[in-house]
Amino acid sequence: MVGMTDTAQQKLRAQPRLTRQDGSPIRIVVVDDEQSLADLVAMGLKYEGWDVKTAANGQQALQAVREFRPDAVVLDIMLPDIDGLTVLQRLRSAGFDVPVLFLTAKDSLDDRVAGLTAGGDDYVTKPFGLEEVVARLRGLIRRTATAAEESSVLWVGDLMMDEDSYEVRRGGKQIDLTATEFELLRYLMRNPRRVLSKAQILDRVWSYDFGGRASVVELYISYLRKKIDTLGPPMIHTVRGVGYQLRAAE
Amino acid sequence: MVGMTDTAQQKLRAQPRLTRQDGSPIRIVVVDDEQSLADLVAMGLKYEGWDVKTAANGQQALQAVREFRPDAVVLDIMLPDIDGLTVLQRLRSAGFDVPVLFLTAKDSLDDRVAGLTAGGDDYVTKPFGLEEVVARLRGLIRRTATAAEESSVLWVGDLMMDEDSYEVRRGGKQIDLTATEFELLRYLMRNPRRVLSKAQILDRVWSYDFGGRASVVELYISYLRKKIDTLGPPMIHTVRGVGYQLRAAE
DNA sequence: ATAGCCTATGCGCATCCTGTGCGTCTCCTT
DNA sequence: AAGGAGACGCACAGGATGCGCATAGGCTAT
Repeated sequence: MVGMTDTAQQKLRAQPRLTRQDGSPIRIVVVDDEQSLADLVAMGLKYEGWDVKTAANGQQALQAVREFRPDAVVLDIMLPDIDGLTVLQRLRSAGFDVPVLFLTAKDSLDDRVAGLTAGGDDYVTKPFGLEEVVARLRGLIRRTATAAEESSVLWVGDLMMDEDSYEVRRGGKQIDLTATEFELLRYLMRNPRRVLSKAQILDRVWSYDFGGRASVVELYISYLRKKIDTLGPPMIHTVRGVGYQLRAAE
Repeated sequence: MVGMTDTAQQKLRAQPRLTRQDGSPIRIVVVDDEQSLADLVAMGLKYEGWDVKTAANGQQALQAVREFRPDAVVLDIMLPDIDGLTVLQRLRSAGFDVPVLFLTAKDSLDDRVAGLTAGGDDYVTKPFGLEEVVARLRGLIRRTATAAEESSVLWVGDLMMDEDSYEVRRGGKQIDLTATEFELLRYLMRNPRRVLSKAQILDRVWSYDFGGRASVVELYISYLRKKIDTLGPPMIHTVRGVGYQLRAAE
C-alpha cells in the first residue's frame, strides 16, 4: 500500500485515511472473552489499515495497553476476571488517558455505562455492525490529540455528511435519515466510486448476527435513492450482478 | 518459462505482475477435498506465475499455512474433517492474518458465510470461473501489506479498466459492460498482444462446469467489438483458426 | 400510536445462451 | 490453376433465467 500511486488511491478513496500524527497506523486493543467476536472486530479494524492486538480478559487487557500503547481500546463490559468498568478505572489511575469504546449487551445497559460519554468514552450495544464500531472509534480518536486531525465531515460531490451531528445535506437541502439509512450511506460515502457487493454491505453495515437475506440491502438502497437521488442527478448506481456504487454526478 | 527472455515476457505482459514486496512470487495455499478441482485452481494460479501448494483437508491446510506462509488461502467450506470456517478461526487464533477466499456451493450459501467480507476475507460460489478467482485473490492481496504496490487500473492503449469501480473507458468515453463482457475484457486486457484461443478463454472466463460450445466466445467478442471497436481504430483482432488478440491501435 | 426495520411476493426486463443461416477463407481434389 | 466442399467466423433472432425493484404488510420498540 505504501508506494501505491496517488491517482489510483485518490480515485477510490476520496476520504483521507485516519492515522497517528506521525503518519503511522492507528493502534487498537480489542478485549473480549469470546474469541470469535474479538477476531471479527480485530479483522474488521485491520481492514481499515489499523494495527490491532487482542486480549481475552482484564489482566491481559491491562498488560496489552501498557505494552502496546494503543490510540483506543475496544472493551467488553462482561469479562471473566475483572469487570470492564473496573479495567477502565485501573487504566485511568495508572495514568492512561486512552479512550475506551465499550461493548455491552443491550439488556444489561447499566446506568453507569450511560455516564461514560461524559468522560470522553463511548459504548456500542451488542449485536453491532462493524461500520458503527469503526465510526465510533474514529470519533473517539479524532477527539483526542493522538491522531492527525481529521474533520467529521464527509463530502461526495454536493452530498455532505457530518458524522458528529448526524447531519446530511445535498446542495444545502437537509435530508432526514433513519439510523440504518445513515449507516448505509456512511459506508457508501467512505467508499465512493467503488462498487460494493450486497454481501460486503451486509457484513459491514448490519450486525454480525443478522441472519437475513441480502435483499434488505436492495430495500435500503431504494430508500436512500428516494431521499437523495430525487434532489438532483442520480448518485447511487446499480452495477447489475455486482453491487452498488455511489459517485458524484458528472 | 525459466530461460524466456525478458523482452518476450514484456511484450506479452504489459501489466506489471503482482509480486511480494521483495519481488518474489505470490504464494497461495489451495484447499479442496476434490482433487480435480484443487488441481484446476492450482494450475490456474501457477499460470499467473504464483507458487501454489494444495491441501485436501483442514489438518493439511493448517500445516501448509504454517510451513508455507502463503499470501492468501483458497479454502473450500465443505471439508472432510474440519469445517472451513473452523479452519479460518484456528488460523486467526494462531495469529495468521492471511486473507482467505472461500469456495462455497451457491445453494448452501448459509448464514455462517456472512461476516466474511467484513474482515477482509471474501468468497466465490461454485461453480466459478478461474478469472474471477484470480481477480478476487488479487483484490485480497492488494489490500494487504504483503504485496508490492499495484493499482486497480489496467491500461491497453487508450483503453482503461478500473477493477474496483468497474469503470471502462476508451479515450475518456465511458463504456457500459455486462458482467460477462467485463470478465472477458479483463482477461483480454491482462494478456494484451497475446493470441488467446477460444478454448483458453472458455476455460478462464466461464465456469468450469459450463457445458456449452465455444461459440459463446465469438458472441461475446462481437458484443465487445460493438462497444469498443466502434469508438476508434479496432483493438480486437481475429487470428483465424487460432483465436483473438487485443492490442493498442498503432 | 407511530416510526422504523424487516419479510414476502410478484413483476419487468437485462442478460445470457442457443440455434440458424450466411458469407468467406482454406485446403483438397482434379 | 480452377473448382468445390468443408470449416470457420459472424450476424441476428428468440427464449429462458434470474436479478433488481416496487409494494404491501407484520412485528417491535419507543
